[in-house]
Amino acid sequence: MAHISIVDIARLAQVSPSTVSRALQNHPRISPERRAEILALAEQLGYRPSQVARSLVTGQTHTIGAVVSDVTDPFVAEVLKGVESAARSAGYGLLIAMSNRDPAQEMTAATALLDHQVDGLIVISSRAPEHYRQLPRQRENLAGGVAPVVLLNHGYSEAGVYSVRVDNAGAASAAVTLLSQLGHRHIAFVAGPTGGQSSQERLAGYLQGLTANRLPPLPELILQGAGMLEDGWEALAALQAMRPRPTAVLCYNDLAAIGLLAAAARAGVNVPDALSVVGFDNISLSAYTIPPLTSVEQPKAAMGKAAVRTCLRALAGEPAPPIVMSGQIILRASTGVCRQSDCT
Amino acid sequence: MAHISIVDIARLAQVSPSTVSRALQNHPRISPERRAEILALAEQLGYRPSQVARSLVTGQTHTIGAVVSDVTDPFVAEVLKGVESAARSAGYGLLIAMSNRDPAQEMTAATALLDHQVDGLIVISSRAPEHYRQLPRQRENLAGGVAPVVLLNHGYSEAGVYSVRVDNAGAASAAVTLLSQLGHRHIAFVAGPTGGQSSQERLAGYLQGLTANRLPPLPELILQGAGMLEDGWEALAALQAMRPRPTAVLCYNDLAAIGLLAAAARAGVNVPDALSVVGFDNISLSAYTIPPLTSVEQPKAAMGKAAVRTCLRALAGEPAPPIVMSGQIILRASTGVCRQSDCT
DNA sequence: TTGTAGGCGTTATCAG
DNA sequence: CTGATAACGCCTACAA
Repeated sequence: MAHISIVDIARLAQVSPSTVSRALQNHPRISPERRAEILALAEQLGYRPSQVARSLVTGQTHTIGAVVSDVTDPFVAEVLKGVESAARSAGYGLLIAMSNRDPAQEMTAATALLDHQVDGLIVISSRAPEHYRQLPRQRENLAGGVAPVVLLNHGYSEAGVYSVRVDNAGAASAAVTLLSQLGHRHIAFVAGPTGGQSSQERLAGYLQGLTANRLPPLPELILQGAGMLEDGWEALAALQAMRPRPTAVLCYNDLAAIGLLAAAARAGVNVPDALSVVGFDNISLSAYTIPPLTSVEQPKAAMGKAAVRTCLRALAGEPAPPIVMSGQIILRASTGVCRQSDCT
Repeated sequence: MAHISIVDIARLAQVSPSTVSRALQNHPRISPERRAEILALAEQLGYRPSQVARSLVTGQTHTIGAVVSDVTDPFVAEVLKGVESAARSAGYGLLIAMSNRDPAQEMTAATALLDHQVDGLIVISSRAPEHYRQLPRQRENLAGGVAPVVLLNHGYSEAGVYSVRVDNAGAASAAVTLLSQLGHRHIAFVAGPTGGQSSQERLAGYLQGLTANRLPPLPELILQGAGMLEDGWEALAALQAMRPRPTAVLCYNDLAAIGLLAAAARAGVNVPDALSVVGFDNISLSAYTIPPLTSVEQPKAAMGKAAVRTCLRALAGEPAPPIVMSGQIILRASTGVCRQSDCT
């Protein structure tokens, strides 16, 4: 009697297993007293239904899978926190797998999750959304339908693929406008990982912001990066070598911005006096950098929760339109008016 | 024909389902050609075994659960990364649930995971290890055994409860010794969450370090905290108000240290000249703070992997002794020789 | 080496 | 409202 089951309860309650099953799932057609009696018995016996057996017949595992690039990235972690909370309060378990920012590993991870028969998939920062087109089609979940895929921060559109994202371009553009209004005319950009859609969108927004403010979009102002601490750190030297030297820089994310701040401090470059720095994501650490970092806030936990809602909606067969949230600039001390001679 | 199954393959291959089953799991007693033929067919049909059905009969879900205090904590995230990688490469899925640092939620989370029938549990930074004594006993997994619980950074000892941790006391003590050798005589401590075992151990190590270096362990030098950015931030004022004023401070973790660094910069307190700061965890950000933070490195990913190994070992019925890893001080610029008049 | 039959714990479809 | 009975997909004695 390893695990007490529904038939054990049935025996003790002098009823059939089906009755117990019905009592347990609040089935309408069962007499209140019977149900109460059975529920009490189950409670007292410490009965826990076998999700596995249930899944086998219902075709649903009540788990959703999350493919994340890297839990170690604060942005990802905060989104994941929202996902976990929403999933669990909806009675769903959360299975995670990491892609380490690699498209191939991303598919491996997704496949592993699908093999564990998650009901749906949430992908945080996909690098290979095209592949999901094939994946779920050949892998059907137990209910016989394809597992819905919710892309977070990716606008890929396809049947069975949903999306929740932030208006990256708009926010990046707004950040450039802010800098322009502070008098900056030479604004550099530390780009994100090539292949990431949010990278492209933020870059596009940066360029849009420049032209909107009548500033020339110069290719040499764009530095490569991958959204990591090191990228910002390394960007400083390049920034310093430019002529004219940029007085402001927008970073793909806060991590890069923090790396840049560290390099600036090390090199004796005063922020914001000699260089204004703007990040993106507004991770919690950004309020504690030196100086505190101006950043674009993304509703990270809300995005995670929205992704779960979208996923559950899709699972229920309800329409689940793409969600686009908007970023908001949080002004802190890393940005200031331009002090250089050639500023407006 | 929602999902292609073992009997579909059997029909097409003109064999019985059991033969297919055997071929799929590399059973010894099956002719090579049959196996090859079946494997090819399965491959070509895109067959994926139903983990659910398999679990129902084998009693194992091939998933392990992780209860984490908060994925947003960099230390936790890095450990989790190790856990995920080890779990997945062992063919295990990883189910996570957050406790938000609350003992009650921790048990809810653990229960949710156990309800999803994870084979084992890994708890990162437990606040209520006593409860696991009861939990797994009443909840047995499908195999009829209790699910092993691996406590990370907690030395609770009990049958069925395993542990992987770092020598917190030793490392904290070593950190104090380092500060003492730099000439500091008034060393404060920003404590971690009450209720966490690592908090207690680090505090104990701090006290041991003081006495080992013939410094008086004064209660007023110990500040409350919970291992978050705000705690370090708020600690500064208290530190400044002390007489004699401490010239060095050891923090429960890097997050608190980073908050302290921010507050110091804001208040014009030079680090390390006026105040030396030491963190704990050596999260990746700590190399990029201003100044870079001296910290106690913990082998975070390795601890995560060790936890998985321990869990699998327990699952296999093999002995899985407690693992204690050691920390190592990473010297950076946030610590320096004491410059005050009353230093040695 | 291969096939047959039974069962894992639950839900669901029928009758009663 | 309740009780048999048949799946769900797979594994595993046991038999051939």
